[in-house]
Amino acid sequence: MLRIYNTLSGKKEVFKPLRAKKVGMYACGVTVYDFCHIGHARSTVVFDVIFRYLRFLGYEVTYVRNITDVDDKIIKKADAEGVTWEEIAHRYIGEFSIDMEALGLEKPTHEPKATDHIGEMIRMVEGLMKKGYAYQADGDVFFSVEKIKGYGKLSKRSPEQMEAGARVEIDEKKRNPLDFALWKASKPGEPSWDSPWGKGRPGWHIECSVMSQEYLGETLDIHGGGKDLIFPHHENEIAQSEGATGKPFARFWIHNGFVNINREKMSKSLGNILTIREIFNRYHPEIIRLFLLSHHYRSPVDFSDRNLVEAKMGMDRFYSTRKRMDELEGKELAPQEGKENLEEGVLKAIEEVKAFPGRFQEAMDDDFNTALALGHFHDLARNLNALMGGEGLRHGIPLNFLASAGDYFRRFGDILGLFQCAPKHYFEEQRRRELSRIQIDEHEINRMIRERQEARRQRDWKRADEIRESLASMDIAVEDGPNGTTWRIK
RNA sequence: GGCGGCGUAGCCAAGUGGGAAGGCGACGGUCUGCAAAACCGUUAUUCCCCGGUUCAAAUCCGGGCGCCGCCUCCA
Repeated sequence: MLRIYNTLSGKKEVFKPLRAKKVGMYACGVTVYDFCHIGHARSTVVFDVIFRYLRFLGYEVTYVRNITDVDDKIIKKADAEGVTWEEIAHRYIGEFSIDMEALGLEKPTHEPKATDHIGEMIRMVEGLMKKGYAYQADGDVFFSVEKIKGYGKLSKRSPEQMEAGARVEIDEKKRNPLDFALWKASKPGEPSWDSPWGKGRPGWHIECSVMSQEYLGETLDIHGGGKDLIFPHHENEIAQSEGATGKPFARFWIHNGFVNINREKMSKSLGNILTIREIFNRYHPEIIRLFLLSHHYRSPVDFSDRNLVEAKMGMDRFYSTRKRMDELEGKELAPQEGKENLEEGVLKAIEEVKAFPGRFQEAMDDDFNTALALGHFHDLARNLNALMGGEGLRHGIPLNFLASAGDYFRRFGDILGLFQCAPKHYFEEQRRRELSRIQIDEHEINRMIRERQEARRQRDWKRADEIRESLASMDIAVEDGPNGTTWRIK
């Protein structure tokens, strides 16, 4: 039974969609004016995992993630570069798609662009005006916050409190400082569409109200986004949508926590924005997913080199286990002895492996506790390693048992978007990244390995160890296994 | 000023009334020519501090200290 923390109620609630077996989910996407940063990665990964898990539970999920392609920031960027705003939007939609694909994100069911729904936005604004929720001032249209009941119910603050705090910019045209723009008159050269109020463009909030309704109907099962969107964006969406339809807008509100960099908030002013692409240069995308999913989605995560190295170690361990399982395939094993002959430790490992799917689902059912779920994956790896070690094999662990258990990585890992590479490819890709970082020629390494092999054959341990030492000083670790010598970057 | 969150081992991190998960690191062992990897074992008598409720508290309540987010565009 899935339970989800609902920002609206401030509690975990049992999840039940409006229509049995069908879920409508909307997550706020990005504004396309720059490369994606690690914060975007977190948000998109979190909702990607939620999407996948809901489908795993058997729901037919319609997942909508919008693209904001008309906005002040896009216009500003276009001005700065002396190009059209369309060009900026088009460019960063492309870059966004590249990053999302690299992160292994599933494509949402719909990925609508704001500019494809201007007509519907105008109609919703007209509707709001007719109902008295909105008013026109010159070419602008504002939503009148005091007209709607329950404004502030999501962010848990009353309009009075907000005015008391009053850091709101004073706009002469607004009747109330808290009112927000539904439609903005555009200046010459800015993106503009014809409307009953003259040439203009939509406000930011209205696009999500319109696009969610367009693809998912009047009431959504799940609406998500980063914590920072609770106010004002999501609060305003509720006001618009509920004003327009008179129906509840979203039943479950899910908000992900922020990513800090070295314990500081990531911001342009601090100059510590970390793009996804910069991180890809050094780490396999699954490592980034592993790092992000090692924390509960609502907690803040601290991004630092040290923490990422830790995630890489964890991922290496998982793939090492999977590599061992691959190597075992097709090997002849001693026939299985009676169960009573298995040692206690082996039996315990088998029991724990069998318990994995249940434990994984239990963790995910509890508000998508991916950190706990990954803990269970670590247990799985440890137990499988133990079974593949001397003890297990000597006792004739049936290969088909190992194979089906190894399949857990693929099947349940898929829900987290992890463990989907062939181990060989994972290590090769990561090695490629690291080699380019430490600037060492692979052929040189292989030459030294061969030389050491020769020394070992001649039992010249001193020479072999010297070579190993000098490789170590280049951050190369040498490993002698039953199938020969391999190396990796430390 | 208003609203919200957090404080669990050297580090990262689950756990929200009755056993302190898991990972990294460290140390000891098995394996190995020696190592590495892998495995086994050890590594928090106790969860920021003080008080309270309870048969029982990391978990609930009150107070204190410290850190952070939102209230303005923001994933």
